[in-house]
Amino acid sequence: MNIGDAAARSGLPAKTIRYYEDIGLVTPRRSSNGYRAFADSDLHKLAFLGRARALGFSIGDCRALLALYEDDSRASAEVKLLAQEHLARIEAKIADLRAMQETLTELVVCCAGDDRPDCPILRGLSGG
Amino acid sequence: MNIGDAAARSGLPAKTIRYYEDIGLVTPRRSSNGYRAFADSDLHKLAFLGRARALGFSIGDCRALLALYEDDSRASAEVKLLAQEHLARIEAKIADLRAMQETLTELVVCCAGDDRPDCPILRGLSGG
DNA sequence: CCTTGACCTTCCCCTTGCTGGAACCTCCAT
DNA sequence: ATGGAGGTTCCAGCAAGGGGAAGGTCAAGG
Repeated sequence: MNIGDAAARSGLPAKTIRYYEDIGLVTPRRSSNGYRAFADSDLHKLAFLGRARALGFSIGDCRALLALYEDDSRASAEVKLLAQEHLARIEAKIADLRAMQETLTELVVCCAGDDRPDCPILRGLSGG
Repeated sequence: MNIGDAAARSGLPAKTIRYYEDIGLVTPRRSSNGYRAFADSDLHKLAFLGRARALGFSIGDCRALLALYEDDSRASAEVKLLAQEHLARIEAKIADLRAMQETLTELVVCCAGDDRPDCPILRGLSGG
């Protein structure tokens, strides 16, 4: 299967798939014409990567998860630890964003939003 | 005032301040020895930028906000629109992260996390 | 007067995770 | 044979700076 079909079936852009090969996440065979030839196992990996990335795992995490996935003698504790650390990062990020949201909402509701120059948002940003 | 003091007073790293000058957000004068000489107005801008960045505004937004801040005849509606758009982006991001958090939490609570290889997290990622 | 150390300057490369484009090759249908 | 839709490589660039080298400057201490 060529890269276009692999892209369509995995849901990943062809560029992304080439990038993943570049950094060693997948290693499709090559046909005699130099085209990448994706086997089912490659497609499976790509789909795995797509789901892991969609859950926000970094490429480094994905590499580790893929290695664990392919290691039949892994301990699930290792996977769980990775996932828990990632979950903690997600929660921290949510907290940050919620703080921003709160502050920004306060400023926005105080702003008349008309054609006059007076603006509580700018006052807030300028340290008022 | 030299860049070190400007950094200490604005709370921004010196590197960041140089970068902001590079992209035209601040334009401190230069002393005869070539050192940047920050006036109070520069410091004020830096602090403004620090607060805007802390609220998650992009550099592009910051540039626009700074221009509005310095325009005495601005309409507050313009500022409010910018802020509301940013708020919407923040809320969308929170929603994304919460979706990830939910899925990931489900997987994590199902995983024994012991030394056995069976792992619902990996099963989930592999499309099970 | 000289040196030391802290500070400043510019410069360029590195990061994350791709994305776009140029130049070129290959395959299939007409 | 030719046109267009694939494929290939490599190069550049995005946000928003961070790290560190090579060198200039300044104030204090011996």
